[in-house]
Amino acid sequence: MKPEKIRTQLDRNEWIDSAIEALADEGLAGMRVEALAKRFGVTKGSFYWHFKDRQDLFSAVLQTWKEGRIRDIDKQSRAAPGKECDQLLRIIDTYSANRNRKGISIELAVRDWARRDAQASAVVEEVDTYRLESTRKLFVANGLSDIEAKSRSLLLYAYVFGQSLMAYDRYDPKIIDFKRWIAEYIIAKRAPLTS
Amino acid sequence: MKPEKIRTQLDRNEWIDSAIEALADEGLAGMRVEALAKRFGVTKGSFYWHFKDRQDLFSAVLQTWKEGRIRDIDKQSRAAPGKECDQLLRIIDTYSANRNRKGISIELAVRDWARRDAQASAVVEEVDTYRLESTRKLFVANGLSDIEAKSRSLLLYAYVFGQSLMAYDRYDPKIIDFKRWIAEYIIAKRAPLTS
DNA sequence: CCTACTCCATACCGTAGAGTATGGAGTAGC
DNA sequence: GCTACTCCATACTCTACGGTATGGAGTAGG
Repeated sequence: MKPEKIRTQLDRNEWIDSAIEALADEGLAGMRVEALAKRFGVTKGSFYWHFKDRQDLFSAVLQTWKEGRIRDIDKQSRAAPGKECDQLLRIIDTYSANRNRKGISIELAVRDWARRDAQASAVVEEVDTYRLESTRKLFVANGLSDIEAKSRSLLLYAYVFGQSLMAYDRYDPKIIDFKRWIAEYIIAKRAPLTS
Repeated sequence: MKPEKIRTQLDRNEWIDSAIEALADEGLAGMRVEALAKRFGVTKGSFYWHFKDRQDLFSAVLQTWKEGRIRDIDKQSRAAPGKECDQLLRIIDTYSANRNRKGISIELAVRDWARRDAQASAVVEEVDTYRLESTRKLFVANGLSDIEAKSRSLLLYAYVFGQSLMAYDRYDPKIIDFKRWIAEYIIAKRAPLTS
């Protein structure tokens, strides 16, 4: 019935996806109407058909990002009983890996955005709360007390985000070993302190 | 000889300081020539007397920031023997504290800047290397192995920077306790792992 | 066919901001 | 008191971008 269109009609979601690409590459300043239109080879006349204004796009981007994050978190938090450690390690690895560069770029761009925009800030807060709660449960299932589980959740996410905005390439070639050590240190059950 | 001038002549450093203020408040996009001029009640004619162009200001801002950071790190790393733990705790506290909001804002703005600018990236890399090396020595003086000292240094700074871009206010009112727990966990001498 | 609707192009306005050219007020040196 | 230098104002150009108004090509339905 519907033959594949050569020149696909654009819909809202394609604009949003493209905007998220631009956000990852150039930050908030990259989400310009005309710049996005150029990516599709159209003019902004198209944009203003699908969106009321630029703010409308911003809200849609934040909403789309939030929903995607929450889906990912839900997926990540499904751990087989007894396998919580593996799951936590996998989460750290996800945010540290090179294969997830784009996701991390978006993450950092949204967070920078959130520092000056209340709407973005609210979305980040939702996502962070959801993430912290998710890993908290994993730590609890792993036998930690509530306060310690919450603390470690905060440490885990602060570490992965912070690590992604540091420049440590020149620090030591064995960074990979340090990352491994840190991941295990954050997750490990440990004996009481000696001091 | 020199009576205090009512309308002080502007020099390069005042422009740079003001630009850093703008950078903290509005990010890279805040360092606009005319916007900065308005802060002083002058026009951009003055700016282009002191700077070749906008890029000239950017370079100067990065240089000034780098030198300031290195001075701070040198100051922080002077610990009385046996007091290394206190010094490490103080460092974490410095980056977590509300009284240092401005410094943290600059830190994050420069790091966001560094993601798209090679010059900024190089400066951040220098500063990070210097910081990591500084705390590494403190950990070594505290009796840790080299690999563990390097790992903990990375964890420490990644944590403080990451924590400053998360939104955890709604997570739990006892955040202060979690931060305390984390700081001690990062620094603490500990017994071997149980697992 | 005719109509109505969808999606985009074109042309336009207004504003912001980088950079330049030039002049002019003030000051220092001689 | 003349000159030269420093520092800034004014006025201009050029570009980029947000937003609007309008028309027009294509398509679906009757």
